[in-house]
Amino acid sequence: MGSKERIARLKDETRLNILDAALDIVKDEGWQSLSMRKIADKIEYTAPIIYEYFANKEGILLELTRRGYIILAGEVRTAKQLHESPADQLEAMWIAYWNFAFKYKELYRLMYGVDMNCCELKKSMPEAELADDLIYEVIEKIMTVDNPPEDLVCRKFYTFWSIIHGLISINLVNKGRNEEMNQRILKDAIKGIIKYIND
Amino acid sequence: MGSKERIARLKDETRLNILDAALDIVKDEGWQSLSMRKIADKIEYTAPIIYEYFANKEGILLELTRRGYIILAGEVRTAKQLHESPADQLEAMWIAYWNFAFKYKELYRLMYGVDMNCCELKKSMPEAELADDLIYEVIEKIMTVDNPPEDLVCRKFYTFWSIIHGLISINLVNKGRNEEMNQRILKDAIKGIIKYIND
DNA sequence: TACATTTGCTTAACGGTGTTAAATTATTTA
DNA sequence: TAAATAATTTAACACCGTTAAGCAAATGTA
Repeated sequence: MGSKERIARLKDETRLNILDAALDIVKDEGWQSLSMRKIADKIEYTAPIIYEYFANKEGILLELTRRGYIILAGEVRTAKQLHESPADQLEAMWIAYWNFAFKYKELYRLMYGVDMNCCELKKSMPEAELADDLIYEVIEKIMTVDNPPEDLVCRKFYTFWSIIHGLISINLVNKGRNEEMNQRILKDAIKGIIKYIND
Repeated sequence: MGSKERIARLKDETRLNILDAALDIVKDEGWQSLSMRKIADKIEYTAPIIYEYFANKEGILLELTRRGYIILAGEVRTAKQLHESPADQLEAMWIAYWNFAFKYKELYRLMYGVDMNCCELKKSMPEAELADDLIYEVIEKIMTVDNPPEDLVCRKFYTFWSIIHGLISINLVNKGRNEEMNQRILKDAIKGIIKYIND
């Protein structure tokens, strides 16, 4: 009977509806306030039927993560295809990566574990800049230019911070990896950027 | 009466106990499973007592964050003091930053919003490497060495990834900042690393 | 058509969460 | 000793993820 297929198609559709509803809620209210009951509300069912489509809440997150990786790969691939030389390709691919992160903020957060519990109040925390200021100061001293413009120092600082914070984050979420390689990347990067500071 | 001070001292002590208990729980079970009742259990009180010392759960997290920043600043400062030349200082300071992140993993996670909801299952997700592989491939092609050793390519890849992921993370948690500066940092970094790829 | 079975979905419930208000106990003051 | 105040707990609310039981409609079978 064809009705079997029709029903199967409907089931697939509600599966998609669940994922879409979840993403919608997250876009509006953030990952913290995503709940099974809210998803159920949005798809006009009650919470328990979600468990017919996903093992649990984590199952939904996992599927969204998976889709995120697939979208990302797609964008990186098309970026590559638009160029010929490997250098141009590489640049375009990383820019595609960057753009993906902001086009699909919520997915990126989920994929790479970037999330802030309490963000607003953290801006009014003077202690947050203590270490930054110390480093800032030294960067200024290193620069051979006299009175380097503020935004130049700022850019150098952010470049440093990005690479080190990035390396740390990757290690914190992926647990360990290769300790020796990390040290080499870290030291290489620091030396490299210090040299590049007066480019 | 001196008892006033004694009582005040006791109150300060339980305040510290609350913070310590929270951190202990997080060290053992992660941020996700930190609860007011667990903290209360650990300090041998009931949950509502905590609200005499902190406005709410976020208040506890905020105070721990604050302490994290203070510790970090301390470690960076002493690292600086151990060297004379600004270049040596800068290197030592970033290494201190790095070491802080791993010595106080939980605090770092809290301070910079690095947390993974579902980490174990994510390892067995082949889609997670689709984009990585594409980029890997191109990096290999760029390298002038014939048959570059695996771990060298890997290091280059991680260097790229770190700086871009770091920059993205910082922007995702700090919301925006300077869009134009970001683009410059991004492009500079990419160009710089591509050049540095064949150092 | 009449009955039995399966399916789709909901209601109810369990143990957990953050948080608040009321009740209770202990301590200090008069 | 009685009254007032402080310290602490119990009870409750609304929410959470999740599971089991119940119900009602659709389906299969005689």
